[in-house]
Amino acid sequence: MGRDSRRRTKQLEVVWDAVKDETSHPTADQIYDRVRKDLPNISLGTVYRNLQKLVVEGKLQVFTLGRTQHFDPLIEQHQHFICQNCERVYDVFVVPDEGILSSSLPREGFTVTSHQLALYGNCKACSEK
Amino acid sequence: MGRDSRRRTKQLEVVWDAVKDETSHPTADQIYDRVRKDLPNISLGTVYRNLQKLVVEGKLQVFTLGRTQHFDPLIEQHQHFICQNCERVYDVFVVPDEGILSSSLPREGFTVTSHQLALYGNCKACSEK
DNA sequence: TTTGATGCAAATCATTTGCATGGGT
DNA sequence: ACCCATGCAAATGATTTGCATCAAA
Repeated sequence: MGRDSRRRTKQLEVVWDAVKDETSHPTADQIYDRVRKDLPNISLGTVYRNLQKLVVEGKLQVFTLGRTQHFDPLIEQHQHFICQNCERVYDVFVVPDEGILSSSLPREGFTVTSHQLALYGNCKACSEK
Repeated sequence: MGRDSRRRTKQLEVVWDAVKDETSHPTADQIYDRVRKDLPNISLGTVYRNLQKLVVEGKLQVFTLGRTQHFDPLIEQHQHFICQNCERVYDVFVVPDEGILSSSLPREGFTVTSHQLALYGNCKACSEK
């Protein structure tokens, strides 16, 4: 029971190659476009399934922006800065105040196990225009 | 030009009445269900349109959880604690460290104008079970 | 009367799923 | 040979939109 029978398929490999060094936080659709250059017959469903697999394996993080998922190979705890002008997402390394994350904050009886901080504003590229 | 011709309709009033004192962060669908008790013929589209209107007016805040919007009549700056067990959302008043929100943090040239912090964990009700 | 708001249905967008077939092991 | 993974298409869920009609002003 419970053995994790993982098959090494070409499509899983190609999906991973398409995101593993990516810092632009691509969506499933964007990854699909790239991956089709190598595997023209790959289906969008397979891309979704493999991305999901990579997330479960802990090789990828997902976060939702608006209604769309974005994938990030940076799995260390970090936050995101989202430019309200160009919609680009930047990784930010900030650890919110310990106090915020302690169990006492919301109310007694509540336990905080994780947190997510998003920063919104204007990025350098957009400010310079 | 540009005059804001707002009509006071029964459906807008009923939608507002259904959320104005709500602390449970209902979805459009949940609001639709409540509102139909007063106005059985109201359409889901109208509920969406009116919620949107209230958000634009600043009488309501929206935030997305998973793929679904939740509405909150608490418009003061605050954060949310989401119970990973029962999915309930609680309002939390925590101001993240000033340093985090300063413009210098992400990188030079970046300006932070707003932020959003979500806390995940187990709520009191679930912990006591 | 004017024209914004509504109800209804169809459209959209992102993602998931059922199923027959193909390919790792 | 097994049986997981794939491709394809249809299904799903949340939200939006087009349009004829209705009702505030």
